[in-house]
Amino acid sequence: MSNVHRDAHGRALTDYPQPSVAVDTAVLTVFDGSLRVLLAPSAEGLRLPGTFLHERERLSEAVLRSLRTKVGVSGLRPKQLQVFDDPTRDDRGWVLSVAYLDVVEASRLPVDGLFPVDDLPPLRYDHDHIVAVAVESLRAEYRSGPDPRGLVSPPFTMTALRLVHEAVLGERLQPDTFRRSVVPKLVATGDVKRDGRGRPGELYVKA
Amino acid sequence: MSNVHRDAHGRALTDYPQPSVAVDTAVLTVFDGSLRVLLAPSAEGLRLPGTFLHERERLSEAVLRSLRTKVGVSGLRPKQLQVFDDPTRDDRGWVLSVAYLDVVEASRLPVDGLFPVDDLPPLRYDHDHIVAVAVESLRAEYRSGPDPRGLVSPPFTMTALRLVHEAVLGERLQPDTFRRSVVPKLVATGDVKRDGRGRPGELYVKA
DNA sequence: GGAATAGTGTCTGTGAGACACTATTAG
DNA sequence: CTAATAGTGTCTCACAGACACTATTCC
Repeated sequence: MSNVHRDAHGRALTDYPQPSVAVDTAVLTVFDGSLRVLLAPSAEGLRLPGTFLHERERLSEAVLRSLRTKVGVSGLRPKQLQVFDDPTRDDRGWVLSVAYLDVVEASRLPVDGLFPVDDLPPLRYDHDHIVAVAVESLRAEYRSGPDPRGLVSPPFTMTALRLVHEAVLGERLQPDTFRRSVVPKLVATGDVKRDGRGRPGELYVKA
Repeated sequence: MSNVHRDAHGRALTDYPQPSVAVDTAVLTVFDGSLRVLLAPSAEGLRLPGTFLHERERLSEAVLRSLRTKVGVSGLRPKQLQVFDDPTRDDRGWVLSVAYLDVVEASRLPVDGLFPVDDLPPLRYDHDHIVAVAVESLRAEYRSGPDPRGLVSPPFTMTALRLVHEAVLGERLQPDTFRRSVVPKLVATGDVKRDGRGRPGELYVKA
């Protein structure tokens, strides 16, 4: 006797072939003025941190677990990108990879694992493709408002905020246009930052 | 002796637990002036057409196969939405579902399977959630340009085009504003459509 | 002519983008 | 003072939105 549910063809779930399912995460950050991705060494070259899914585990849980155990980082808000399903993408067998994006402050990441996204070394599997999708997704987020992923610790000056946006987007922004586009979504603390020459900048936090 | 690849822990791929993987597709169309989704009967109520993945099959292939065999429709351009991974979403066991959106002209679909997306009956699993995500995705597509999914067969009048956009978006559009927003992306054929009272409308095709 | 449908002229408001200007600090 | 950085005034351009008008057809 069995509790296994059988479908209209009399087949149980496990009568269908089951792929291995992995999660692979592009951890992006801004370091030294440029957008970078965290890569991990593996037997056959660099790769994104990832893991196979555990039994009945949520995908986002697997992402956080893999970041914790493989790179010693507590991830924040994994965002699902898409499934990569090329049957030949992994030479070990039939493996689907669910790609994720997460964003972590550079200070919490190992510096020697950070590579500029515009100048990547060769990666295992289709991980270069995952990085490209993750970068485009993050850039879209940063076009929609001020520092949506919290890469700048508040309170921050307008210049600090703009420099992070420039690093993420990979392009220069006009200071005046940028200011006017974000000011309505910020609140001034009233304090100023004096740390060198020139007029001190006002400090803001997100509204 | 074995050709099976083993990882750093000495485990083969199949030593990791493997979920069942299904695809479920929201087939959307415009019928009778409203946006509708194609539902299929099942033992326990209505559901989206879907299937389990076959061995080494591409997800988009599984989508097209399920539409062919379950509802007798040749799908067009399946677009991947996201993975639904709640471990309790399927009472038969551990099943991941990759949700897809496809769009098909209503004339090629069985009329009695079409349900307005704003007034859905109860659905199996989390399929109501998939429909909501699919509808939002399609609406975003239709906000970006004229009939990106080809629901109107060319050549078409401006009014026919606008009515389809209104049905997809679920809201009325101003005829003049709509015209000016799409005309740069269309080319006039020079022909006109005379089919009733009033000034005949010019016929367009997509640029 | 009148009703119906198609299409345009034009005004308003909004917002991006850019240039030039003013403001406040260190040295 | 000068150099450097922060912030604003203001002009232009493009475009969404809306109202009112003109245009072409059927009856």
